[in-house]
Amino acid sequence: MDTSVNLSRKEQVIRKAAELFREKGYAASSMRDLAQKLGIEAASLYSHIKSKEEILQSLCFDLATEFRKSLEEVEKQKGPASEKLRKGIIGHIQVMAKDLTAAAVFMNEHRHLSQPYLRQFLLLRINYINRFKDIIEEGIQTGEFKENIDKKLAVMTLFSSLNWMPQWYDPHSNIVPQDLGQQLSDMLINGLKRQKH
Amino acid sequence: MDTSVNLSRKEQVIRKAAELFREKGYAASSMRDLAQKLGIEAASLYSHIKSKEEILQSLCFDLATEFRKSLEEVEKQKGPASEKLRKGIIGHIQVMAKDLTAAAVFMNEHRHLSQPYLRQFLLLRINYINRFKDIIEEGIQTGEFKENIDKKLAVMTLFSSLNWMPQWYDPHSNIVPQDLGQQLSDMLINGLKRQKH
DNA sequence: CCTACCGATCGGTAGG
DNA sequence: CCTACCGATCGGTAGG
Repeated sequence: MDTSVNLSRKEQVIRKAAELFREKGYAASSMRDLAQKLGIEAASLYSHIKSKEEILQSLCFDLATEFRKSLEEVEKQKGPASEKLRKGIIGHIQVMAKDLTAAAVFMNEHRHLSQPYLRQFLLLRINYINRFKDIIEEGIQTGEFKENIDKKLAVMTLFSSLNWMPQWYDPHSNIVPQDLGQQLSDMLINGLKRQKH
Repeated sequence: MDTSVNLSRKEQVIRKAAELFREKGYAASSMRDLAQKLGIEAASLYSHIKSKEEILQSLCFDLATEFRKSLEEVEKQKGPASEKLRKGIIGHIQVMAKDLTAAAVFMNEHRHLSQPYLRQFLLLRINYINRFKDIIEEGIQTGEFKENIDKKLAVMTLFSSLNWMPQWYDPHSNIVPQDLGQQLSDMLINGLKRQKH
């Protein structure tokens, strides 16, 4: 009844907050700033949300859930590790691209979560990363990937690239998320160097 | 007379501030927090520094200068583009590794600079990135690199990986910055995939 | 969703 | 480097 097109007032508050947190950072964003963006008084925000941090929590955990779901789809599939890795990368990028603002907040502001939320968030993240590490490990086992690569470095490089995307990706550019994921995968898997022939 | 071993009080203040800014973020760090870390009263900080932002300014611009100097050394040298790229990457990592705390602040907190400092900082950064882009361009021209790579994507991936390093690199690990740079270069240039033979 | 307001904390200054 | 203090702003509540 009340989805995507017709955002509830609470969802509107959260979306505007995401924009604000992205621009100024969570700590530097005041509830008065947020209220102004919505055209209401600061005190009125509290009829929709319990606290400033509640907004951050829903932004971070909602996206974490989407990332997890995307990866689970990929893990179900058969096929070579390089293909799984490619699909995992594309999935991750698609989730981010659906809401780049939320993705930027997820990335840069999660550390302002208080306990126990912060702990819980970091556990979800390490789990997600480890599942990508497993895919790389699988590729090494099957001989698709070099046996001497540093798995930790590989996976950190991958996530650095992925997570930095909200900072430079232009959603109005002509490159679509899926192609971006394809190209990024190709670069990580095959490298910059021209292949011998 | 008064270098590295014997930090001036001002340098001590800036170092402690860097630790604090890294942990909590610039906006969430109060001058009272900083004073406490130094064992003095908040008001006393102002005999050493002019303002909170002055600290951020010196952290950001000092490191920017070191990055620029490192890249200039590399640009002077002859040799294939892949070699220049490798040396540029190692240089960048070495600069960061010399002070990971400052590097993390440089990366994550520069946006809290006020104008005109922010503008100036961003200009330095875009210039630095473009010079890496030129090296990649050179590699494409000479046929070392694939002709169909997306230069912007390549350079963004590179800097994502580089700049995210302060978040996960453990200075007590047995891998030295130079080796890390070597491995990262190899991964970007040659990719994860096992080479045919 | 508003008015009116709270105690806490902020960056910074005066004057020593 | 300290005491004493400033005006501004913070997240949030009471009561309608």
